[in-house]
Amino acid sequence: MPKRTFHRLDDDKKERIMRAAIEEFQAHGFEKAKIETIAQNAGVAKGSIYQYFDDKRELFLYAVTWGLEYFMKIIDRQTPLKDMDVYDYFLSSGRDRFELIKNEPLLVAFSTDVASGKYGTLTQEINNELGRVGEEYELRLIANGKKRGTIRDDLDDKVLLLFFQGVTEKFTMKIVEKVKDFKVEPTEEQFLEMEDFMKNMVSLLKQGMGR
Amino acid sequence: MPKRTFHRLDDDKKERIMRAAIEEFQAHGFEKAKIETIAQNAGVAKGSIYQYFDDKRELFLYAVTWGLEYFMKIIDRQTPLKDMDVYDYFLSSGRDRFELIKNEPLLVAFSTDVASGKYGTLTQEINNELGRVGEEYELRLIANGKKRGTIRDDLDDKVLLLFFQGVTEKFTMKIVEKVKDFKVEPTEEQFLEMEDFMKNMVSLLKQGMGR
DNA sequence: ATATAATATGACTGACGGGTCACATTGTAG
DNA sequence: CTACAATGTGACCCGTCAGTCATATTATAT
Repeated sequence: MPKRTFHRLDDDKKERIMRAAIEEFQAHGFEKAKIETIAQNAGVAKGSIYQYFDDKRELFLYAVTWGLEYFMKIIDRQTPLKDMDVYDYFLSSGRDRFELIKNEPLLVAFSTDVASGKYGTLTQEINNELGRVGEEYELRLIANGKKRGTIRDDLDDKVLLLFFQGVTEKFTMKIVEKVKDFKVEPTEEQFLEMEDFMKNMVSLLKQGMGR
Repeated sequence: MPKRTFHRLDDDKKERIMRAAIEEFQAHGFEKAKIETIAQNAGVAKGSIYQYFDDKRELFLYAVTWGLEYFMKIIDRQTPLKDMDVYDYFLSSGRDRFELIKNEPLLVAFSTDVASGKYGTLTQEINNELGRVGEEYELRLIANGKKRGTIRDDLDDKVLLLFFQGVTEKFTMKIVEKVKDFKVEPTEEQFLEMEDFMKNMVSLLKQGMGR
C-alpha cells in the first residue's frame, strides 16, 4: 500500500519512519498526530512522507501492519505454533513474552490499543482479520483441551473462548502496565514475580475462583 | 462544570443536548465530533452550546458524567448495593442489566467506550475515580466470598479481582454486542438465551474451565 | 408600557495542519 | 561531463471547525 519509493528506502530509514509514526499515533491518537512531527522525529521532511504514502490514513494503516509483521517475525522465532495445551500456552512462552514487552514496550502498547479498538473504524478491517486468526488458533487450543480431557466439555466452545480471552487479555494488560514501571533493566526478581503472576492466572483458568 | 445558564434550562432541553452530544461523540470520536451537528440534533443554535459550556472538552466531560449519573439513578433503583455473593452479583441483576442495555444501548455503548479508555487522556481522571469506586466494591465482594468460603483463599485479592474483571467485562461486551442485533423488541427466548449465557459465565468464574 | 437583564442565534474569524508543488539535490546512464 | 530521472524539501495553499460576537428575541422587573 505504501508507494514504490518507500519500499526502495534502506531499512534504517523505513524503520525510523515507522517508529516515529507509531510513537506519534500512540501519544496523540490518529486525529491529533502531526505528520510534521513524525517527519521531524524520523529525520525527513514532511513532503517526503507524501512521497512514501498517499495520506495520513495510509501511513497509519501501514504502521499497524508493520508493527504486526514485526511481532510475527519475533513470535514465530520464539514459540513454534505447535498444538499445545491451553494451560501451557502462556506459561511456556512467558519469558519470551516478557522479553518482548520489555524490549518493545511502545510497539506492544500500540498494538494493544489497536486490538482494543481504540482507533475505531480505522482499523476495523485489520481487527476483524486479526480477530479471526487469533480466534481460530484459540479455538484449536480449546478443541485440543477437550479431546485431551483437560477442558470441561459441557460448555460451548464460544463461551469458553470468551472466558479465555477475557482472562488472558486482562492479565496481559496488567503485565504491560507493570513493565512500564521498570525504569531500568528489570531484575530476575521482577521476572519471577511475573512468572508467579502467570501461574496464578493459569490456576484461575483451570480451577476458577470457587472453593 | 457547565455554566449557570445550562442548569437553568428545562430538563427536556438538557437531556436533548446531552443525548445529541453523546450520539455525536460515540459516532465520530472526540476530535471529529462537530459542535454544529450536536447543536442541530438538539434543536439549538451552535452559539447556545457556548452559553452552556466553556468549550468542547467541557461538553464532552459533562456528557460522560451525565451518562454515569443517569446510570447510577437507574442501577440504585434496581439493585440495592447490599453485600452479596460474587456469584450472585450478575445473576441477580441479570434481567435489570439486560433491560438497561436494551433501553439505552447508546448510553451503554458510550460508557463502555469511555471505560475501555477509547477517549485516551481525556477521561483519565474520571476513569481513575470510576475504577477506584468499582474496584472497591468488587474487592468487597471478593472479601465477602472468602469469608463465606465460596472463594478460594490461596490467591491474592488483586489477582482474583483481575480475573473477575476480565471475565465480567468480556461477557458484558458480548451482551452489548448481541443486544445491538435486536432490531425490534427482544423476545423472551432471547432473554433466556442471555440468562443461560450469564449462568455459564458464573459457572466458569466458579469452577474454571478445567476438568 | 418601558427598561433592563438574560438568553438565543448564526455569520464570521482565526488557528491549525493535511496535502501540494516548484525547486533543490542526488543518483544514474551514455 | 551532460542529460534525465528519481527523490528530497519546506514554504505555501486551503478546507475545516472551535470558538466569538454583534444582534435579535425573550423573560423579568418596576
